[in-house]
Amino acid sequence: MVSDKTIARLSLYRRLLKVLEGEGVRSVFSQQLATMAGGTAAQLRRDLMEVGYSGTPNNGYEVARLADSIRDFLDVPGGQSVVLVGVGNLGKALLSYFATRRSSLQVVAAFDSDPYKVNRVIHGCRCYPMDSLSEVLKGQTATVAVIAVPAAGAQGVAEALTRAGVRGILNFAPVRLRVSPNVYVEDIDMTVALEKVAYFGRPIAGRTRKEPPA
Amino acid sequence: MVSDKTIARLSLYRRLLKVLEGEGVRSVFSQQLATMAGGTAAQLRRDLMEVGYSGTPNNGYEVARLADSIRDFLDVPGGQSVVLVGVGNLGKALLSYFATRRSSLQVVAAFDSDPYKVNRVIHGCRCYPMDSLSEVLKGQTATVAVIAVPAAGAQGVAEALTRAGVRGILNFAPVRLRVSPNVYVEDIDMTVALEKVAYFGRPIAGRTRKEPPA
DNA sequence: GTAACGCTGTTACGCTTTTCACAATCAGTA
DNA sequence: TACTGATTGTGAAAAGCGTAACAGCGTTAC
Ligand SMILES: NC(=O)c1ccc[n+]([C@@H]2O[C@H](COP(=O)([O-])OP(=O)(O)OC[C@H]3O[C@@H](n4cnc5c(N)ncnc54)[C@H](O)[C@@H]3O)[C@@H](O)[C@H]2O)c1
Ligand SMILES: NC(=O)c1ccc[n+]([C@@H]2O[C@H](COP(=O)([O-])OP(=O)(O)OC[C@H]3O[C@@H](n4cnc5c(N)ncnc54)[C@H](O)[C@@H]3O)[C@@H](O)[C@H]2O)c1
Repeated sequence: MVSDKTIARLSLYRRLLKVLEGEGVRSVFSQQLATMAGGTAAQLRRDLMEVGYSGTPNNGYEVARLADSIRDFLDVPGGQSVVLVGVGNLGKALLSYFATRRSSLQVVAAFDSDPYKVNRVIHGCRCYPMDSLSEVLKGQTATVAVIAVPAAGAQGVAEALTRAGVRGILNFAPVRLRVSPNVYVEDIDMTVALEKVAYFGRPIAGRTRKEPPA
Repeated sequence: MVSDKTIARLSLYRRLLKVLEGEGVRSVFSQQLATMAGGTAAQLRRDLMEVGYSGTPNNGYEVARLADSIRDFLDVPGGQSVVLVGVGNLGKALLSYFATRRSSLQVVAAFDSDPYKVNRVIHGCRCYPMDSLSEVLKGQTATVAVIAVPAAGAQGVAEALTRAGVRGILNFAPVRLRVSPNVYVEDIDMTVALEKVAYFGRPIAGRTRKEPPA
């Protein structure tokens, strides 16, 4: 079983490779790519062991082929559909960002309990009422969801999502979700992140540390 | 030196304690609090060793006093000022969220390069032009900053912030910032987070893992 | 009063993740 | 061809982190 830290870095490597590809770079050394990713060359090579693509000594990695290998490793062939629940301040920002991106992940639907938002199209994505969640998800076979509702509603939304077959949840609400163990939950807790930054960046002493992997 | 993982959990514990306090709960056992935080009792007790507050056997922890102890440990006495750079879709959502919160961290100013946003007040926070950054920061002695500008501008903004004395940066741009080693940077990379969820939540096999600490 | 119970603080252990180090490999060169 | 110099893949060591276990202590029951 491959570590989730490695998965996160592979995703980052791929994005950096795409940038290099756009710049016309053909090949790259582990040292260069690792520096861009904020890691070490050894770690990058170790991560790449998982995907099975081998570079050549003295030539490094072929940018396009390595990006393809990571894609084959990370993405599911037909792509995956993503749904967003909670079209508030944060939800709208997320839609504006992810709706435009072209990738294997595609945001296909948004949901909100507010009747004023239902049936509107926001950043190219239609907003459905909550009670149509299971119906819409069945049609889309979405396995990934983003939760951007207030804390009070998050647990209920998570349960509805898992009932509808969602297997992975990106949760922005400041609550730890109680879900079945075969559902993967990733929390993004901005308040905690900001307090961490404040602690290590505090003015007085606060001996600084190396930036940890996000 | 205390681990950044521990700092993150302490911040989470404190938030949970505040909820309990609001519910009128007087004391709590490590087992209960740990479950709320998504961790184990042993880990919670280990974390609490750092803050120096001791519970009593058979009575657990006094909610209010433990919260105070964590506050004394995490916060700097006079509070800390936070500035936000980049008042776009995400920046506005962040302002709406953090500007209202009452805590030791207070968002005192926002900055943007867009002249249409400058001098407007957004969610109670005034937006300044970029060239007044060092001046405003000197007056506020802000040590913490949030970067929510597009990737292309992030490195330049980070350099301007560090020149102005910022010691901690919460970075939402999908770029690894190159900064002086005595500046703490925390990256929140939502694209990577979403791809991680997609990977572990992929429909076919994907044996699921325990949720890792965010 | 005292024995039994339950929870905490802390030390020791084990696992996960990162780093180190080096043999194997390949291009260039004379 | 044989040699040099640089880079990769990977086993082994190190570090970091979480988990388990247990001694100590306060509380309760009788
Ligand atoms: N910058 C930010 O906005 C920010 C930062 C950190 C954390 N968060 C967290 O993200 C979440 C959303 O924040 P926000 O600022 O967008 O809030 P918001 O109030 O602007 O939006 C919440 C949206 O969710 C909808 N909603 C509420 N309950 C629902 C339910 N049970 N089912 C479906 N939809 C429901 C509301 O109609 C609203 O549109 C919150 O949990 C918040 O704590 C937000
Ligand atoms: N949901 C999201 O919006 C989302 C999700 C993931 C990542 N991000 C990242 O967050 C950042 C901001 O996203 P956004 O959606 O708010 O973008 P946006 O385009 O809506 O807003 C960017 C803002 O930054 C300002 N700006 C641009 N260059 C600047 C500079 N050099 N100095 C100061 N201000 C500058 C612009 O005027 C604009 O107001 C981006 O790096 C994006 O990749 C956003």
